[in-house]
Amino acid sequence: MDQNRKDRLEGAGWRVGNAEDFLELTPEEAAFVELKLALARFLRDVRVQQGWTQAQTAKRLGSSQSRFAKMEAADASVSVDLLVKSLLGLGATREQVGEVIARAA
Amino acid sequence: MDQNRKDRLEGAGWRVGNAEDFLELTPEEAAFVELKLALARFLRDVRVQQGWTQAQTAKRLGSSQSRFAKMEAADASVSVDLLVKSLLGLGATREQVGEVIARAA
DNA sequence: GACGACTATGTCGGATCGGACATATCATGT
DNA sequence: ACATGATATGTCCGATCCGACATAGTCGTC
Repeated sequence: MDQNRKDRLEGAGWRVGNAEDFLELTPEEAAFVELKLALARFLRDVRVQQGWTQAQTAKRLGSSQSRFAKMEAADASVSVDLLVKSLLGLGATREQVGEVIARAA
Repeated sequence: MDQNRKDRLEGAGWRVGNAEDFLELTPEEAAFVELKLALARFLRDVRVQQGWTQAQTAKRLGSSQSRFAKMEAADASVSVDLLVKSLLGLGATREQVGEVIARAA
């Protein structure tokens, strides 16, 4: 978010911060959701890169469009296991998965 | 395993290989179990490094000695979520977790 | 603004996971 | 050999997860 937008929102009575502040997560919990978000973003990138739809990709993985949408959204009902298995199933390497976890914003 | 031992075992009628060969896993499945094993080894390393017992560490994490033993053994009943949450709970960083996944043998 | 293709959200039943307990195995000291 | 502390293994049941379906929202094209 750029600083202007932040200022405008705060001027209007909003608090602007990250998930940790807003939901009052512990540092570990925050690190965990960031990790999940990083995997979810990578999953979307891989799919879009290939020019596939959610439905196509889900079928390929033996899953459903709705669940795949939840994966990309890092929904609370989606495990890291599922994200990692899906990424590996789409051809990502263990090295790539590790890098994404280690270096993602 | 060194080559001598491999030869001796194979001479005695054993097949020697990795989990992928033995259990006939697909490459993705093999990558996934390797990833889990890497996290499990790291978890043990972190604990031992601190000079803690499984029971102490489990209590710290709100878990039990038996489940923690299964974590270190990368038991099938243990999820990557649990391994990652435990590592973060013991003070490991997201970067370390990623590195372990990316670079482990 | 209706249609179609794609994505997002809510829910459910069956499957898997996790803490706990009991018990077994292993290591070390006496 | 026995005791003690630590780790490993098996099982149970409540909690969570996942595929599936239904349906709602979004976006572009006509």
